[in-house]
Amino acid sequence: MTAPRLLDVAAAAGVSRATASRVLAGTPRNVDPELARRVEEAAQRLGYRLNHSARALRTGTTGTIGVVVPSLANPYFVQLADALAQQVRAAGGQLVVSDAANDTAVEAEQIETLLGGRVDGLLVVPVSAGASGPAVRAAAERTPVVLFDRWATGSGTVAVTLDNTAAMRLLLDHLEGLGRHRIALVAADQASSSGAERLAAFTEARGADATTVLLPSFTTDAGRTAGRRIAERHTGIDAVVCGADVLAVGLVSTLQRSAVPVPGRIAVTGFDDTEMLELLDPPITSIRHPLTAMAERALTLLQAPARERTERVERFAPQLVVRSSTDADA
Amino acid sequence: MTAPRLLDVAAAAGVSRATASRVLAGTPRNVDPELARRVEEAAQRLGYRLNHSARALRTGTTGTIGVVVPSLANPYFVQLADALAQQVRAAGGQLVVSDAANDTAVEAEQIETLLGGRVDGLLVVPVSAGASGPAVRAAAERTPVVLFDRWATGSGTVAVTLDNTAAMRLLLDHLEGLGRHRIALVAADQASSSGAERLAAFTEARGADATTVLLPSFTTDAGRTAGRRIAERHTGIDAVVCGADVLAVGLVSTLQRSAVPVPGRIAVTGFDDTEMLELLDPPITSIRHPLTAMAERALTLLQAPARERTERVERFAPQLVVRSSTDADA
DNA sequence: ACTCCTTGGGAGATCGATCTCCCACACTGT
DNA sequence: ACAGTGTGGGAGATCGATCTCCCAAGGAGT
Repeated sequence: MTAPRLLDVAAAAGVSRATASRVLAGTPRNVDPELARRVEEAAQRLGYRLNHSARALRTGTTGTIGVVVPSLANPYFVQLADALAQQVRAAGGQLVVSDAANDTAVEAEQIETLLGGRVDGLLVVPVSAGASGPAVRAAAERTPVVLFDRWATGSGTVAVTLDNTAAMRLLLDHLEGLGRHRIALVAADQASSSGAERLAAFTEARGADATTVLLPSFTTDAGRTAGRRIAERHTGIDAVVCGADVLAVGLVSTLQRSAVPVPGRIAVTGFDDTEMLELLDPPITSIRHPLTAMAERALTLLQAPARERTERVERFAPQLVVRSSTDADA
Repeated sequence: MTAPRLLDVAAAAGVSRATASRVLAGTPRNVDPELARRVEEAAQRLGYRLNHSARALRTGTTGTIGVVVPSLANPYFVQLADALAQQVRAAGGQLVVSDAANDTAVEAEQIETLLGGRVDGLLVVPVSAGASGPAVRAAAERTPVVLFDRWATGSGTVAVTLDNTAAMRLLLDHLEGLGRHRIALVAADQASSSGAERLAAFTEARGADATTVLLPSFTTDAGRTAGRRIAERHTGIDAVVCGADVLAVGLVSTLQRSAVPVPGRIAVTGFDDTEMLELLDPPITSIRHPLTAMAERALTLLQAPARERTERVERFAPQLVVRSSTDADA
């Protein structure tokens, strides 16, 4: 009742382990078609399954890529992980997803866990632009690592991200084109590179005295807080750019409860274009990341020689997705 | 520059591989404290990392548990995976999460992938009560498998689920206690055991001619459809029980848009108690699963001898969480 | 007909950690 | 002082698949 090994298959087919391996692993070596057929048949009949640990030990590769995301509670990161999984699977691999619970200590632990020869490469969406650096650098010295969607200083490796500055410009141009000029930013999580870049791009474009509401984290609840604050204090505002979709969701629902019509009095935009946005009322204008292209690039870099992963940031072009939350003034 | 092996650590510490292994793997065998110290020190200094494949090959265990969930797009399953991850990590293991994209074919493929000696055991939240059975049974013949949150017929293994009938009773008693008697059910995904059980429990309690709105899938969008249908056709209704939180979210927003006050005219309940419910307006009454206890039980069963995993369903008691969506009539 | 290739296929080494012996030494009790 | 007991530690086998040789058979060329 013990699981059949390659040896058993070879014996059943009347060939050596080497030949059986050549057939089943698809090594580029010619094998007599008749023997190949016998091996295939024997494997099928015995219900043979490759022992993954043995192959990994011998070949030194696992066919598995790991990714550590800040939090799966944020649907954007679920979408991101999904895009990566698609690409990895298309390449015949497997993706293992870990959640860092928005905590650099947990993040370091997760990276450490994945490192023990379990993965061929690691993708990290760093929790913090500063504090995540050391753990990533340590990992990058032992395994190929590529940062994704966010960067971290001192990481020692390349980052594949969105061009947040261009994205902010797209949003502001869109709003200004609609005649909205008193624009506020609701930003969160300045510790992350994406949070910081979006804030910086906004203040650079609109001036340092433009209205900003800063929040600790990318959550729906934070969005509600922002909504309350804007409804009460910032009554002159006619548009709000949110630094993340989850913020926009909370914001819009709170504004509406406070009898502030969206987009009637205030136009609202999100950031990340998560799927839930289409289902809201009103659907929210947002920025779409070219996740497929980014995933493809990240995986290419992961498999490239180490010298192509020098510490730097590659930025991908964002795309504006217009929905009714920024309809022209009613 | 090649990674240090146990052999290198042993040599550096001046002991044999066996002793180094005893120290680093923590085998319950006495080792001279001085030698142990030298091994620890050498491992530290060389930056030694255990080769996971080698250990897995030798010991036949990987320390990894896999879980296949229907869809991570549903926040409930994210929460569920998180609860499992906590338990697994507490036991010193690692959890690998796979997404079946609500498709039994993908599900079978994911199970197959995880099976190749990569995991010590498998947890499955089956997509379908009927169609998921064969793939699960095939897996269960090769590795310990426990179903979680849903069951599947012909799976050949045990399922750890919620007592959906008791849950439905809790909801109905609560609503009736508030004087709401014209109750409709919005149900989805009858292919899943949870969807089917909730519908069955409702019709049994309320009679076969009670109003039900059946939808194909557990998504927010489906909830919106239901909302539209209820606002238009079922005007006599004073309460709606939704078979899942994501349905309730869509339903409530649509009802409100149609000028049907919640809970003013219609009380609404969800099912699964996902975190987002607290953040909505109004917060939605729901059923909480004892996920921690369920996760603990599932993992215990996974490690138990096969004979304890005979095909059956273990049901855990639900808990009613009351929020303002079922406030007393205004 | 004889050598030289080409090509299929097998024997054995190998990946790195753990486990199973078994030995050496020290200590106890009579 | 000697057998008996216990404890620390090492040599070698082992897990299962792959890789590196190397050999044998058959075909081509002169």
